[in-house]
Amino acid sequence: MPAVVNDSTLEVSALSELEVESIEMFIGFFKLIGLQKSVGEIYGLLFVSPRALPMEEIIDRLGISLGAASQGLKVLRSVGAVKTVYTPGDRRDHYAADLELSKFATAFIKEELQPRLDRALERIETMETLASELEPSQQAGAAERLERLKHWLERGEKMLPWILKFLVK
Amino acid sequence: MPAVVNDSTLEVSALSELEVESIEMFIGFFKLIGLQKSVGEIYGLLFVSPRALPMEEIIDRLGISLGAASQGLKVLRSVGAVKTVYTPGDRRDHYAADLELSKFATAFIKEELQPRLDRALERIETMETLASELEPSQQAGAAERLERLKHWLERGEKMLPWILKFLVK
DNA sequence: GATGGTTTTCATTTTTTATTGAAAATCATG
DNA sequence: CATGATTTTCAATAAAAAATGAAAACCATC
Repeated sequence: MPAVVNDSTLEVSALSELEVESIEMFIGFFKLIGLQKSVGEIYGLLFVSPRALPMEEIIDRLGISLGAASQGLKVLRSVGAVKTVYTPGDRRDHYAADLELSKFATAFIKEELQPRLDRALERIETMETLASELEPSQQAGAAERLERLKHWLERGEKMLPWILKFLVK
Repeated sequence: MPAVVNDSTLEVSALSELEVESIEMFIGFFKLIGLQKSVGEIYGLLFVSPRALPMEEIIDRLGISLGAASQGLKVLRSVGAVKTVYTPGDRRDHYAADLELSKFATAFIKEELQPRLDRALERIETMETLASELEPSQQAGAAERLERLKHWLERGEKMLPWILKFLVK
């Protein structure tokens, strides 16, 4: 019989109610902008943590895998939602939530919405050419639809900078 | 050898380039707001169609199943993106795209974003209570984070009506 | 520059989500 | 009001997305 208990069986403190609320909330928001559950979990935990946490602790407390934690933190760093904090006497990185919430919305708009609008406007150019090759009786209708779509997309594009400004202020 | 060819082998016209462009574009947009591929396909096809199409034709041209077509049309009708058109001499419903594009954004905001913001603000109430039960040294930090989050969410909520107005105008 | 703690990567597995199509329900028409 | 065409539903299946964890890479320290 072993006299020494293996480290991996060390008790890990369960999530507090506060942490669970935070995690659930951010899972919901993040899913909305296309980020997976594990990313929301990590940010939710860090958001209410009074200190920066090393990856190992994030893994243990959330019960997620090494890979999910590493990748989740990578995503969060890439949008500036999490930053690493230097901790004297510890080789590990420690991660803290950046509280500038607007970064999520900003990242979503710049990385998802804006490119898709741009791409759609390109497609409309193509479609306008294709529509002009339809039989004459159908050209007018197609042109009108494309015009409406283009108008609406351009309106959306004009709105984005305004939204960004409002969010960041 | 059968003298008569079975109906199910009837030639179905392939999608035109114009249709493909439209379909790809709407698949992209719809995915962004959480709607599945088949819904985007149906709307993309109807958007460039000069006439209303019966479900059977949608199924044949897109090569999707009966169930996907029925469910997709249901979703599109529920957000007002597609309407049924009466066609004399045909028992089948015929479906046409509603060209009021703002309906998608409106539906997304009202059905996804707004409820999630409301729910988040409720959660913050709960979290504020839970934070007040933390050990005193941690209360101030937690309170500040929650305050920031609340402030930001309220700002977002105030923005939504403005966005809606701008989109619908 | 070797060691070993830490992090990243990525092929595999699991989970989640979307699609299918047969059966049930609906519904206009004779 | 019975028939058969049309549409909806939903359990089963397929496809897509996310999570896992072992191996590779990295990197501070001795």
